[in-house]
Amino acid sequence: MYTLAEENYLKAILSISLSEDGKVSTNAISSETGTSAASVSDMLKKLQEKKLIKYEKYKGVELSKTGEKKAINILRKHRLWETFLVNNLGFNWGEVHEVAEQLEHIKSKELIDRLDTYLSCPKFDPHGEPIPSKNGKIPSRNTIPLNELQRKIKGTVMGVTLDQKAFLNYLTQLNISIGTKIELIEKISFDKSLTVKIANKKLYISNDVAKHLLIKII
Amino acid sequence: MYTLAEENYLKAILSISLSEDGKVSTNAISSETGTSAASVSDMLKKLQEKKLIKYEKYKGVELSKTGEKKAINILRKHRLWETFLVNNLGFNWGEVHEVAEQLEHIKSKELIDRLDTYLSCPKFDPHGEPIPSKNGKIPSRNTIPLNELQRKIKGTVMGVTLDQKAFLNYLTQLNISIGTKIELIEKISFDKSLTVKIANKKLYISNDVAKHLLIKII
DNA sequence: ATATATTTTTAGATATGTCTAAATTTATTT
DNA sequence: AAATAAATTTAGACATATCTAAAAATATAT
Repeated sequence: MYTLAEENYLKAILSISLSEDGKVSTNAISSETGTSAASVSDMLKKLQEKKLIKYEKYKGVELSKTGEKKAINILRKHRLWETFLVNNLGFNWGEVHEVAEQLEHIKSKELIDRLDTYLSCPKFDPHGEPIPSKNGKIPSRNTIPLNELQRKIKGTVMGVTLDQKAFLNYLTQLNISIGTKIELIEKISFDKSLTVKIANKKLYISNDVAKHLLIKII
Repeated sequence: MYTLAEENYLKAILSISLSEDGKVSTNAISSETGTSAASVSDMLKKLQEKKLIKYEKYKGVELSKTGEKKAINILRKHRLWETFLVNNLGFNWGEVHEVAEQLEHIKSKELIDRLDTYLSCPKFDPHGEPIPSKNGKIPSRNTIPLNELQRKIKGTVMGVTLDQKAFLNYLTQLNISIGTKIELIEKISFDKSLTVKIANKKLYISNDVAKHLLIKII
């Protein structure tokens, strides 16, 4: 059985691994978890002893098979709970992250599989993020970030890659959600901002927003 | 915000208070929580400082208004989650306790009220235990334990007062569940065991089982 | 390639929650 | 009412997970 802290470190390492390649640095984990680099260093030693990570001093870290399995399982739990919170309890997508951060640590062989069944084995969560399957496979999406879309191309919003209240609430304000149709009108090279068309209205979108919006080309 | 340990102590103190009157002793808490009396003593000091209990050294303890409110809220969460696990996820009533012990500590203003609504505001959990309302009221049942029933009196099983796997599974084996009609045939004074009639079949029930079965007289 | 900056680790402290063993207080018995 | 038993508290230790400050290793720049 793993402690809460251990699970959170594994999750952080997985999360960083998924967005950049190569080994994960102590500092990266430190900022992901909001703990000091010293604490991270301590914990890495413990995780190493438990064979959850492959770690060499000063050389960064990667998950072991066991560690990855465990981390993916936490991600699965997180996303299934988010789905439950939004689809069944009527939360809106910006409110669920904190609660799911707690629910993902509930330990029960049965619970999560029953929840999965109850939700009809969803492949994607309310943010469009893929939900790992029971055996640890992560479904792929065939999407690209909005900022990589080309001019005059039309697509559908399939997901977001940032789970922050301020961001999600801003999207709600812009009337953007999963399934929204979007066309890229213009890219400003100076600040990488975009002009897009949504429901026949022109809309300005900054690069910071665009890079976290996943689009499937129609 | 309260820690997991604090919440568990409050819950234990409430649980003991509900089944016996007067102040709660250190030893009673010790056996309820499975921690040493020394640890209990330590924790009582902390809970006292936080004004969650009224405590005088060597004199036992009772919950303060704040402490009781908090403890009842945990009980509410526990029983709502048990209801969800049984009614929606299809767990059987002997399996849910451990999972609910974890879920009861999830912190969210919104979550439990939404869950309550989702479950249609149930008044009793799958074991027949009353679920405290949002404002902390505990519904009453008008029931008596089976061992206090009189000869030839008929009643309906409304609940159980022991949340232990072995007990609940044994009830399942005896075909006893919430709603089962039961008639008391005979009381053996020597060992306080009972003979009852269920679905026109005679059945032997020990005092240990009978005292945890809540009956409403028809 | 040497100096400087950055990153990472170690050392030492702190808070929480637990334990056992010993001391103290309260309750019970004779 | 004194002796004994039981319950409770204190003292001292330990594990986990964190921190800051200092040391060590690695990376970067001149």
